[in-house]
Amino acid sequence: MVQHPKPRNVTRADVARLSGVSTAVVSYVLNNGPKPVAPATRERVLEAVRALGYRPNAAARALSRGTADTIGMIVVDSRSPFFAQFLHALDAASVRHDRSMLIVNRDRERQSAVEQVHDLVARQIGGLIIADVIGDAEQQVIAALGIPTLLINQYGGAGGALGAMGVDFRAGAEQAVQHLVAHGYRTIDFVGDAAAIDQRERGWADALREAGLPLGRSVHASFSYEGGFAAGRAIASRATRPRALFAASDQIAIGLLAALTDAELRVPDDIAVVSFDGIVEAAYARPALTTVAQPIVEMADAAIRRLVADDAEPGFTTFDATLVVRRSCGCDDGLVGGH
Amino acid sequence: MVQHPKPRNVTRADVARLSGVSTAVVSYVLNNGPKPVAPATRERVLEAVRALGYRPNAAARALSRGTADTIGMIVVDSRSPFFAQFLHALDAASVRHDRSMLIVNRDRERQSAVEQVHDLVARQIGGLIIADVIGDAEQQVIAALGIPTLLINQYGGAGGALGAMGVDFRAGAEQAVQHLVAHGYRTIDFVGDAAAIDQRERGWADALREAGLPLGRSVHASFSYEGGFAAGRAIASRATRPRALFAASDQIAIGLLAALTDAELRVPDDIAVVSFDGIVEAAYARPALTTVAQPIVEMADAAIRRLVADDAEPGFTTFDATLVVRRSCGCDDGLVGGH
DNA sequence: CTGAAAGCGCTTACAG
DNA sequence: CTGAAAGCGCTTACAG
Repeated sequence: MVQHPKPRNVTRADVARLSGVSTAVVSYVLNNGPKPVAPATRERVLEAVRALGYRPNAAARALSRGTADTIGMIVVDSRSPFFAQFLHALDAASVRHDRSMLIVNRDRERQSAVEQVHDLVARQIGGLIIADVIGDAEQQVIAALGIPTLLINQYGGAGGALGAMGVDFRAGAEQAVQHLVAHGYRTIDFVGDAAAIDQRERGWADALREAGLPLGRSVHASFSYEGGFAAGRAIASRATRPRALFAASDQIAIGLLAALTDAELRVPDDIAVVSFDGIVEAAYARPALTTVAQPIVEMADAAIRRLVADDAEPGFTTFDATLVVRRSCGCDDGLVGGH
Repeated sequence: MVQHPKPRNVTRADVARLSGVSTAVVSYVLNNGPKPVAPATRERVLEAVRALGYRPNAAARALSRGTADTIGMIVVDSRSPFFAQFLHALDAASVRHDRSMLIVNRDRERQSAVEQVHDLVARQIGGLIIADVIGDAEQQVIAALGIPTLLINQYGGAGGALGAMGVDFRAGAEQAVQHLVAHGYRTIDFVGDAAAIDQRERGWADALREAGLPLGRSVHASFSYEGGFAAGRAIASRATRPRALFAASDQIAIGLLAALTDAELRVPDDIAVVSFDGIVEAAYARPALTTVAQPIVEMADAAIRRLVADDAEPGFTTFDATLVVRRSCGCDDGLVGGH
């Protein structure tokens, strides 16, 4: 234990004293309300604030208001590049609205999602973002807490008791597979988490059906480099291999690339790959990944804006995903292949 | 504005009432002190807590105590894989100590580091981690705030007014370059942020000198994929190229790999590469990167432990970096090359 | 436009 | 071992 000579904090009372007003008036000027303040008084207060280097105590404010300037977030895995990039965008957006993000990773071993939400609520968060798949029953419970909540990347789309937003996974996947089909590939497998709720698998299947192609194989892979790598090894060791692969995430695709390269299979010449997400890493893989990019910054902005405005009604808000064409599909850089 | 039927929160008073004790006693059992409580009373209180689903209001507690169960953190860029992985480890460690992390990105455009620290302090953080380079003057100011603070990855080592911890960058770099030297490479360039304070550059130079080799070129690159990519293009276009490269980060090395591959230079055959950090991505690059790995989880654990114990004295705590040998240096997988 | 005062939900010194 | 009460630093209804 070290002795920290913690300087006594300057409080609203100090500011009030120095500027010769009551603490209420100090609040009115700092919060721009709820009462008007005479311009001259206002100036005096602001002057005192500057002179004293006063900063409002966030805990006191939160206690008094019943809510803090903090947006809580539960994320599946903050290490994953997609979420790391999304979290960064959320931080940037929240700063613009004078909020900060309190981020916790989903901790499956220790607690239920609802438990974790409760922990966050106990911290007086003013809004909540959940980047994980949450069942209907849990959504009910969370909605009953009465705090503005938004689900991100809930594969399934609308339906639950909570507001949700994200890209149209099905349409995005369809777009990716159509591009592969346009290249002339006729055997296209899916690599991704084999959760029935993942609309990317459905989009893949739909695109194949529409093109009159046989359904390819669906290869299970967890959402990680390791998952993609394992899937890649499995595919490489097969007697007959597909001509192309649609991967549910760029991270999976990068693992795939490593495994295929190790097996001396060339991408895109032997096996073409298109993936999903549009993380920065996709551009630096070799071959560079053609991918369906999610509008990360735009989604983060919208999420914060809605939470701040307390506008998080149930229903799904869709964002457009855009196909970014690079080389892994067989196109040349910058040359958008036909489709 | 939506009408949220916010249920009235159950408070300590409710628990006290139900269990027939005062609110003070409820506090004593919930906090295990500072006063002892009779076992039977204790049980009754706990029972009431369960029955009511009571959760302490963190803002009230923070206001009363003067400090919250929150550890603030300022990070250069939470998107970068190294920090994303470090942040994740910090989150895991903080959960074990019943803390949570309040992470903000360093915002150079809007505020000084000291400003950002003040914002965090206003939120009653109980500890602070700064993952950025902070000058001596700023360190003084921050130290005067009296909140336990730890600097992470401050290249320079000891000296400032704040406690610091990290890997020995100089020794780690030396190790990397010695490995390259052991491979027989005689022209070895450095690729990294050309900050004079970065001890990795010094370690590189030291290793070359000790080996009696001429000093290679020092190629400037920002800590990003893009930085490494640009450096790689520059190197590829030179008339005479080095036989090997030591990159200051894995992220830079991955950018480098992309550029060298585009230029049809083979790694390690034409140019060998060893980098620094040990991020997950290094294992999935092709060729897989030989890298000097920082003990991310261990450092994160230690940081949280020290902050919680209020043991963040000035001085630099060094962690060991370990060379992870893969293929980009010219070794075969799993075969540790001689040195 | 300004102020006195109650209240938010905890913690903890003080008294018993 | 237990309780009554002051205090942490804000916000805001109420009164002027």
